[in-house]
Amino acid sequence: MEPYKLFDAEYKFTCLIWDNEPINSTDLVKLCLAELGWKKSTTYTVLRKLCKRGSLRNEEATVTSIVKKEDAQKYESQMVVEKSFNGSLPQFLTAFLGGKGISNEEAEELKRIIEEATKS
Amino acid sequence: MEPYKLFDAEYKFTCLIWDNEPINSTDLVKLCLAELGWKKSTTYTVLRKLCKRGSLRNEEATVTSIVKKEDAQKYESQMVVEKSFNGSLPQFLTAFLGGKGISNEEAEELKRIIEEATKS
DNA sequence: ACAAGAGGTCTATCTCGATAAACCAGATAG
DNA sequence: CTATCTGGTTTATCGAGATAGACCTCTTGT
Repeated sequence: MEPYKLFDAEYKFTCLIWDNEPINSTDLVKLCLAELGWKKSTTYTVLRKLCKRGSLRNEEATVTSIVKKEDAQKYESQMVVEKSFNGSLPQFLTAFLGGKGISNEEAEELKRIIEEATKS
Repeated sequence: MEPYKLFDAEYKFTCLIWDNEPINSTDLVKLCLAELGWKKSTTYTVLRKLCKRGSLRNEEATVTSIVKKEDAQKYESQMVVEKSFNGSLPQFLTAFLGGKGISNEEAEELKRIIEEATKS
């Protein structure tokens, strides 16, 4: 399976790691209990799976990410555009904005992002 | 469950309906066999589920959609932005474009869509 | 010496999405 | 009048994501 692909629970889990890495595995267990209500074995089960998939690494009880947040998000965004919008970003944007408006500030920000991607 | 939410198989199925409605249910069975390789019972099972959910309607063997494509796409786009991008469209756009560029034409189109949403 | 904690694995359960086989009632063509 | 077609329903299987209980080994503080 693609190391970029993260299911719902996996994504929440990996977010905690991105925000705290490098993190000791026992600390991660505590963090997951606090933030997600997970038992120890759940944390280790998911951790092991994601390590096998190549998304994370756990070496000498230190957990770090191989796949970075930007990569996972990029993958996720492209997947949804592909699957539900024919691969068309304009179609996505149209659907997202559908009807409701946005502020001038946000519009400026969006246009800046587009400019940035155009001049390459 | 939300009538807007469509799982993968359901989405493909509903796409056929959007493209062909109103459609006779027996014809839909044939269409699903041809396009998705589904058996008759599969088609009826999914159809019934989506009718119960309020996404589709099947009256006197005529199938029509209640939820329209734009609505489903809007829901889908907002879900992904919410769940994976903190509800931030700029964050989504940044991730999607991440690194690679876009053509001038596409950039213009995107900016036009943004303009459209701004002036309301 | 021994209890407790760190760091894990193995196996299992539950739910649910995807798919289908089997069956059924009413209309209709030959 | 009976074989076929239309228009379904009921029930089941299978895989996978989400979650966890039980157990295990090694180290360390008392």
